[in-house]
Amino acid sequence: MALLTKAIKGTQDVLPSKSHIIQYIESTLMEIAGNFGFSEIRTPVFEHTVLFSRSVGDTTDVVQKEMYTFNDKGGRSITLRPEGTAGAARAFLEHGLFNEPLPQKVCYLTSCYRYEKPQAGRLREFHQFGVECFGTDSPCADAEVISLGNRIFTFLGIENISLEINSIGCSDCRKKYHEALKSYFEKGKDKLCPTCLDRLERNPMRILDCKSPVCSQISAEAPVVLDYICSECSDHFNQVKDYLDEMQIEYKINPKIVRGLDYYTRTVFEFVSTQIGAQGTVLGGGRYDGLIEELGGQKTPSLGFAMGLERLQLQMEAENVPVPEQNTCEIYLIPIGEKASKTACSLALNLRDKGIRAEYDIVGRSVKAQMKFANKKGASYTVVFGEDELNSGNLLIKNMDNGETVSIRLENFVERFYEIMIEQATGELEEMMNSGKSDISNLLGGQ
RNA sequence: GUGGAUAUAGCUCAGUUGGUUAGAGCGCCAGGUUGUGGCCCUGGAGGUCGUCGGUUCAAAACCGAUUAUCCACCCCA
Repeated sequence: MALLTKAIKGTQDVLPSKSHIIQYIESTLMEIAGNFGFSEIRTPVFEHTVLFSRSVGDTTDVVQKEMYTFNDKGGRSITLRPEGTAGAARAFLEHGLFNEPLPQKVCYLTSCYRYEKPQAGRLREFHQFGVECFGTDSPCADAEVISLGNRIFTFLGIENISLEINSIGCSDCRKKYHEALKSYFEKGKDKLCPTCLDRLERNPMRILDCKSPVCSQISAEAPVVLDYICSECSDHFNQVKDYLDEMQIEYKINPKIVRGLDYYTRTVFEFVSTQIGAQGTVLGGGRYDGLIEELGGQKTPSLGFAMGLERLQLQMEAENVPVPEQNTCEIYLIPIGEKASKTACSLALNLRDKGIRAEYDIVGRSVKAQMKFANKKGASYTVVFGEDELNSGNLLIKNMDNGETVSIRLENFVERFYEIMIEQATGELEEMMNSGKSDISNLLGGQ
């Protein structure tokens, strides 16, 4: 088939048979964030380019080679957001949210855009869930945000993801650490790979992250950030750990976590998987105590995280995490003849008024074909009716699971069917309670 | 941007050392006696074999280029 065009490289369609999964994930995330006191913020997909170059950082890969930047017809340089924090921070400042009681806790679901070569867990258009907590430097906030991330995974039933934390200190600590690193790597300079040689000047911390065998061997003995952070930063980090211990959240200290965005300070963390390919960071975040000032505001210590929804979904698939089933048709009406067909369309409307998912044939198929169709749709009930039934007023609804039929009068069809659906639902609820699987979260998740 | 693998029907894939009209399973549509699904049976639709060029009497197959997809590097969520 010669298609005119296909979806753009690195983009994905969510098809009707799968959309319930992402709907479930998104509503669950927002629900949990709300539970933690975060409110949704929505910001535009595009911003002035300078917002990102300033906050994410001029020298980062994201800004240097991955942004979708263009001039609009008025000659303004515009960029599709490569991440969510900058926009939220801009809105926080622009609308004076710093005058509201602090901290301001916001969350969002957004699409993000980065011009990269696609691979497993990496797309050019991808989706993030993120939270930001503006206006607190307390380690308690760090722990709360991390615990929110942790809560998400446990709530969804994901087990094989581990939390790694680190502190990269404040800007003073980092200056000292960079120097220490530089002088350390200078010694093995001739053995480093070309990219790391470049990093040595620009950002020596990145060398720690290099996967080339030689570089990682050299960096094994390299100075560790935690030995170079000042006493304030060190205290802060220790307290974060204490809070996490108090909440019984397991973590591993990974001194090699180096976030690639310039705004991070002090606490940084990642929730990592080994099951979804090379891009294993499902959730990443940290503190950015200097960002708000960088954007022209007053000093406002803050922090947040972002989670890759496609990666989250990959992980859920890898672990076979159960997801509530897609809503299916509750009753499929099968009219015979024109008169019945007209009755069907108004009857369906009345059922829908009651919140019942009702459908009927709109292509003119035979009764048999309609039954097949209803079956494939997963309809719970069908009802076939023509002249005879309309005259007698008795309609026979058929339970598609067991084939049993029940007669319902036409004049109170909607009310009776509604009652049947309620009975069925309470039956399922009792069954769930008796089976010991009852958890309020399952019920909520099923909505 | 660099590297590796792959490209045949809507999906998953066969297709011998180049040789008639390119196949299967699943899915889709229609039948299997008046108006009842799932199982089974029958039939049908659907492919310029990713694209362009080359070798050859002959190419889905061999060669070259190009594009796309997947995976990895880089970097991030």
